[in-house]
Amino acid sequence: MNRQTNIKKLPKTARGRKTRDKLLQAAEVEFGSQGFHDASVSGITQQAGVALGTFYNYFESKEELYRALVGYMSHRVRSWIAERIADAPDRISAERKGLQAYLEFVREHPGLYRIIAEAEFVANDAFMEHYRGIARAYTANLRAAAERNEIRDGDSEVWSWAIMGMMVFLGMRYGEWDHITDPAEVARRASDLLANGIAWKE
Amino acid sequence: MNRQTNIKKLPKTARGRKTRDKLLQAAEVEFGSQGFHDASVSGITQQAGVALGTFYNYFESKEELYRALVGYMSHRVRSWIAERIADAPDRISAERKGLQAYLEFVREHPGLYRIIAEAEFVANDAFMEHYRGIARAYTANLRAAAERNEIRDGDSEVWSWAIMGMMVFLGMRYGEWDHITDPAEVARRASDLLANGIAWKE
DNA sequence: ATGAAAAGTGAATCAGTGTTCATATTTGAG
DNA sequence: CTCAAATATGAACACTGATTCACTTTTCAT
Repeated sequence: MNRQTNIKKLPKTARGRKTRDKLLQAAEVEFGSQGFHDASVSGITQQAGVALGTFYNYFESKEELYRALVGYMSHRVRSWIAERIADAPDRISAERKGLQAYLEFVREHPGLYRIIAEAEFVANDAFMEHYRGIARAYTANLRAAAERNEIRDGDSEVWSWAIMGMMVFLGMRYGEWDHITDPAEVARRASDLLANGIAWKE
Repeated sequence: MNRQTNIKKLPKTARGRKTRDKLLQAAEVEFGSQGFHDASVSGITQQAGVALGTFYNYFESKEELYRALVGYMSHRVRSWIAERIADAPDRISAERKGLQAYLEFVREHPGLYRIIAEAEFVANDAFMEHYRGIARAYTANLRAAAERNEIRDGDSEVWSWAIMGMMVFLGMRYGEWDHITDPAEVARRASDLLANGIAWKE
């Protein structure tokens, strides 16, 4: 049930680690293109070039594989973005660069985006942990930026979830569905909204 | 394939209309609690109190039923919110009231929220139409409000998608997962963010 | 080198369910 | 009232794919 369960099955030899990895990579392709229910375990083992039975040496079930995959991809998006905002001079630049990086990531990995979204129904605990983890980091970043007076004070948790929602939906609209609009431009306009709000000033 | 297909199957007698309606209502319960794949057509017909074969007099497939259901529920959320923001004096109040109404809706209809989200994978066209429809209306509202100088000018389409994302994620976090935090309070804090942004002023 | 543990194999099992169809019943216009 | 059209029925069909298992092959610590 919990994350520790699969430790029982962690491979103990080099060959085992390699095989488990091949299965994960194949799962990324299969789940990403077919979705959870239409992807088949046998399809995944074929793609990985191993026998059907081998699968169950590494994962208790199709679902547990999905869970593992979500963790893997969650990690990838987060580090992708983290790398690209590391040099941002302030929080608002970080938001703009972060969104742009996210849009680019979605365009390059449409399958990965889909997998995380579908996790809400297939591996809800992994899904919740994905967003909760991001929200925790976000909340901390917003608080720190508020201390530095880069942004004003507010309910950091509500703000975190609101900003995540913005990013996910802009990713869907301008990353997944639309490959033409310039990500930098979208990021600029969204970060203007985020920084200044919609209210008429003065 | 398209929305017109089911016209072929629209019932022609009073009994037929009643039966179709029972099936839709049963589907709402079953899909809402089990999800698309775990809900069964036979479960739906049982819940509706009709024979299995009857189902196929009204819907070509389980999937077509889902599509019809998404349209039905999309309509319900939108009118629920529309009713509750009708008396808002300006756009920013409308945003706050709209979010609060959405949170309340999600709390009262957790199944309906789930159905729309899962539609992304089960009936993608219906899913896209749901959000595109909302985005169109949103964009028009934002433009009109900008003309009245209630809000400033900006890229209304990007803003629409950003705001929808905020609402959906806040609905997930404070409507679906958390039934305790006061929706009015969340709405107030989020609409402050939306109105004024996060930037440090002065 | 060697043998116990680890990893690999794929045919067979098993369970579920979406859809069809031949037939029975009900409806409502004329 | 009558009968053709509409609706209802549920057993049978068709197909899929997750998981198991008895067995073979490979690895690696000793």
